[in-house]
Amino acid sequence: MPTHHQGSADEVRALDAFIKLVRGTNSTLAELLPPLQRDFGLTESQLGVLEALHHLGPLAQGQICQKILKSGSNVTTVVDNLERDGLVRRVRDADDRRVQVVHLTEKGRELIERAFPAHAARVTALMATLSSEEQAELGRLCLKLGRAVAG
Amino acid sequence: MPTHHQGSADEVRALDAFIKLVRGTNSTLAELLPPLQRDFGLTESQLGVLEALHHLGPLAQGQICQKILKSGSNVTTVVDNLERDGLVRRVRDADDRRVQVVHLTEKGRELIERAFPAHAARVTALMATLSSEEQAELGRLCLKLGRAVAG
DNA sequence: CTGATATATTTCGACATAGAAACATAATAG
DNA sequence: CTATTATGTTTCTATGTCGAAATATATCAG
Repeated sequence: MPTHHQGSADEVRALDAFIKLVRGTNSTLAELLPPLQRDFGLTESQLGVLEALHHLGPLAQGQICQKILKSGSNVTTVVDNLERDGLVRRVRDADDRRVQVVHLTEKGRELIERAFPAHAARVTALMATLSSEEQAELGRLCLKLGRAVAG
Repeated sequence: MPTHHQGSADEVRALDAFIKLVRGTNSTLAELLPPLQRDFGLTESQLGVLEALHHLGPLAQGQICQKILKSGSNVTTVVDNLERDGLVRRVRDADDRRVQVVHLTEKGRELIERAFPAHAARVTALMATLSSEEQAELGRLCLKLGRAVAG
């Protein structure tokens, strides 16, 4: 990725790796998200919320925030849309009435049980571009990078 | 990333690598974009458009689409906002009047010449979490993954 | 030249996303 | 017990993002 900017060798290398990281991620998502939308009517965030609820059981919205690493206002919006579609319902917590506990509905459970395996199969097929050693190395490098920031 | 889903070893490995890829990318962007907004008032897409114009000179919107890998309607929106802020201007092409050629303004040029080096320095500092060999390997793996999809 | 087709951009509608401010409810200090 | 502070959620405003439909202009067939 040549740039106009006059950078050191360190900068050129870092920018090159960074751009490939962002573009590679975007390319994979561009491949995975349209089928998710077409086959199940779900966005990435909606899938994340449903999967978390399916895996962990009912969660407060604040807990969902932490799981999917998005802002509180965003979780409100995503849960609004899931609730409108009948996939989850909000239950006001009796002990702490500030809290909305989000539950999967039967419809939501049925959907995530179909959608997740299909999505996982697509991810697997796509990642098969890389050998298992390469996949492990990619994961290791991304985790290291992410931890340097967030952890 | 343990999941409820009962998957093969291949699936578990692929999903693990994929989730780390997406989260690592999101974490780095979450670190880089707020300073870009606070210091220069720019979003990622706005930076991309200004950098492309600075590097390549005036471009038709369709060419910008290809450079930043976004949809045409999105480029319209981003250029709208840049134009409103006085950073670019649209010039109707005389030969093909369907085409809008986007030019940097003096204000836009001055801004990108300050913003890009600052951004590049932040990217470099963040990527320094990884050794230069690791950065190169990360870039290689992401490029391979991206090409399997888009190429 | 005219009608059909192709291309560049815009508009529209829906969703994601963040941050700031508002709001409701807890929890704590005094 | 009341005032203050903290916390969980929502609302509001601004952007990005896409796809589909609309619009403007070009191009091409005949």
